[in-house]
Amino acid sequence: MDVYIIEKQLRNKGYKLTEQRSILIDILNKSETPCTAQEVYEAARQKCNINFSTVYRNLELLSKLKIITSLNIKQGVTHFEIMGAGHHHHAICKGCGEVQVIEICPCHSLDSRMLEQLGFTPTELKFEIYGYCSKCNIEQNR
Amino acid sequence: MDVYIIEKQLRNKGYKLTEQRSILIDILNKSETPCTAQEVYEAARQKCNINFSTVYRNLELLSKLKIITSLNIKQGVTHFEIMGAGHHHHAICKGCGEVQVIEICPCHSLDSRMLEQLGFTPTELKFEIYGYCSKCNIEQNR
DNA sequence: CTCCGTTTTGCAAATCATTTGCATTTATAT
DNA sequence: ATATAAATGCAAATGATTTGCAAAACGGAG
Repeated sequence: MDVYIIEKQLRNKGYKLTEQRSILIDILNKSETPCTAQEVYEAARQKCNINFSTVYRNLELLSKLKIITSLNIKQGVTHFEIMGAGHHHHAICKGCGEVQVIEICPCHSLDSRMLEQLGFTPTELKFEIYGYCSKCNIEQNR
Repeated sequence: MDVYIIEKQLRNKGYKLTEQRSILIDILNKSETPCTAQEVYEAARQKCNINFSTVYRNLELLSKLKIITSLNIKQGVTHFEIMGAGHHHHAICKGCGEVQVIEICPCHSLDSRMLEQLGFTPTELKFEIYGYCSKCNIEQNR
């Protein structure tokens, strides 16, 4: 994903391109898996002076602009992920919490007429598989 | 769902059947949609003297025993739902937050070989559709 | 039916993620 | 270079959830 496009998009809408902001975007963009605010913050502070509230405010802004999405994968913490990295879903390990990106997608086979009958207009689908990753598979005895 | 079975299950495992506990089970059992701890607490205090920590401790216990499941449908709050009410998924309205139970299920068409290749052993699938319910559909302009 | 040991509860305080108010700093158009 | 709106840092607030501890309630044994 090209960060330049995102940055231009921000400027066009009148948002400023601060050092913190572009570092945050870069971190989210490079990450292979969804990040928590905590993780983004840890990574960002290595590169610049930054405050937690700045992280949160930017995550909110980027979500609003649909540059990133938030995921409620795990109770208590929100994960964030760059959009436009292609449509995909997640496999979440109940042992170590690792989040894998998976290409399996149920959306094709979705019968949208059933939703229409409910008067429901879908905008997003989330499909998550919980289980044990290869590492945790062995110690599944809990 | 028969509450008696759940209660027997608790006793068999050495847990006591307190007034609070059986009221909580009853509330969760009767609810058509997933509840938050807050909602369960509100409903329970109409019927008995109860404290928030009791609610949380019991929600945790019931989850551990797989009598209920927790859902991370909405950021910031956990929802709880009786299990064995049949396999189903949810449609969550982004307008009012209403959670509808839907019978659409992608699980049949899931190609589990793809997961095996990843060394991932699935235990649960979650499939959630976000969008706008019939009431909120009109004011979707936000 | 009462007593005892164990489990639960209530209460208050702690924790953790996230949000907010406000004064100060910074990015950008001119 | 300068003005100004937007963004940041800091500290304090909020809201959900958790925890320690003493008191109360459950369920089995006598």
